[in-house]
Amino acid sequence: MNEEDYIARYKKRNFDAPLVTVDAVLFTYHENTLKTLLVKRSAYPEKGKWALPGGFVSESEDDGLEATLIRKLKEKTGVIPPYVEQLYTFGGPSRDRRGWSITVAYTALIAHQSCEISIDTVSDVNWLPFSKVCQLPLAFDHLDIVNRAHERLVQKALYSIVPAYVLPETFTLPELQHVHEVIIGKPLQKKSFRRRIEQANLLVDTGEKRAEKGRPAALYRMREDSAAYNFIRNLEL
Amino acid sequence: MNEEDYIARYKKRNFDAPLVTVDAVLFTYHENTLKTLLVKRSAYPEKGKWALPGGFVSESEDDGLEATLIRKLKEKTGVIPPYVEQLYTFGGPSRDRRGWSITVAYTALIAHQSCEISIDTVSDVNWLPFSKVCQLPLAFDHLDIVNRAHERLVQKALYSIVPAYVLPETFTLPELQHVHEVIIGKPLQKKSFRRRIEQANLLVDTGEKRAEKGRPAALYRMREDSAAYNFIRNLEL
DNA sequence: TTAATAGTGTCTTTCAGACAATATAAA
DNA sequence: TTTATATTGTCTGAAAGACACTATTAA
Repeated sequence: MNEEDYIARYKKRNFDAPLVTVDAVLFTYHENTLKTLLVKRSAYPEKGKWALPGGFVSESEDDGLEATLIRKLKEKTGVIPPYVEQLYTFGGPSRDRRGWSITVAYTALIAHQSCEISIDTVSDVNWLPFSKVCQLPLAFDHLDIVNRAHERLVQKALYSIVPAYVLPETFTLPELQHVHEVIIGKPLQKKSFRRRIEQANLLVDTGEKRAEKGRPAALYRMREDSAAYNFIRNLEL
Repeated sequence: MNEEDYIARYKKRNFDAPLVTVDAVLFTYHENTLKTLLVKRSAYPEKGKWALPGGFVSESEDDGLEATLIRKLKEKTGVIPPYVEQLYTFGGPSRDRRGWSITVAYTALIAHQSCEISIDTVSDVNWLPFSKVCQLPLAFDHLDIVNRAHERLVQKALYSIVPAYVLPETFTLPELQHVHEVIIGKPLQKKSFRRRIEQANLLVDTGEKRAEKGRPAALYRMREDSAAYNFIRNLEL
């Protein structure tokens, strides 16, 4: 038998394959807190519990795992997040009652304003503060996933400006610093924070300013590829 | 219908699920070079090509994805590597001719001596120098996987002593430094390398020495949890 | 002017790079 | 002793921490 024959006769259904889903831990920043998007499950199993947005891979629709993720997130939020990164793959016989299952988990970041409208109208999709999420009885092993995503986000906050993606396209440095502080859970030195961003030339000054109270702050925009930049030295934890 | 009924009636076979495999990029250090374990494929598809050790998840045997990996590695090498870490999950419709497939890739490290005997006897399992592997026509997308594993290993070498797992349980500092240099592809400053390891107290002096030529070097052993330690500052690339 | 917030100056501390100097073995 | 390798001393430089200082707005 040659390879063509083998492929032609190969039937996937002859082998038992695990269920494959993709899930996202989508973070945003709103009202001075870090929030995560959760969906109330409307079907068995785990009906009624909060769960991460996600779903089954569609062999016909999806061109890859990230495509599945983006399709699912678009269904829930109406938009595609500007930052998506694969986190970890969880698998085992007992994480889903339907059988041996795998979920490929992603971390995604988005500005709250960019999906505010579409979310408000759907009561089973909700932004919950990260601190509350940890106490909720989430579906499946989604609490483990959320925690791992947060751990990784903390690391990113220590050596990159990836967290900037929870903000709108333009933002001020004090805003960005506060995002980092909320993620890390610890105040940072203004000077250290600004110095390294300036030295690595990661942001562009838009020339505009924004004032709330006090002196107006300069508005910046991320430079192309700044998300890929890693400082060689971490901030202190 | 309640949850029990739902689960009882749920038939996975009614849904098309991707094929799920687990693959390992197993590194070791031998003859002053970094090597990777490859297996010559004896069956379709990609028959005759070199591929990463791995295989399908077994729903009956495996308690998780890492369990699949360890089972497969034990089949090929006879031993369980002391360091195993999930790397990335690759998935898509065209990476395997049999259909939409996923592979959960792991990086693993092992001392060459600990699996030398079992490998030597099997001609279709082989340690190949990393530099050669990159030029071989590997099966599936395994070249991408190997390259990503190496990138990650380079990073680890810059901020941790994880690479120590390619050495036997006891080793000298010059040996460890050379491992790092081979991985990074650049010479390192003796002093910097030793200083940080000493300050973080990652190794235990066994009291023994080993001499080849010149002054004998002290033999060290990794301290418990040293693999989890990350320096806050990277070495220069 | 004062209150509030943004942004800077500058000294200290930490740790890696560079490289010379010393130590310990075998031949 | 010489050669080879291991190990340490120490100066320099880069970048973060600490914290006081100045700048810019509104009321």
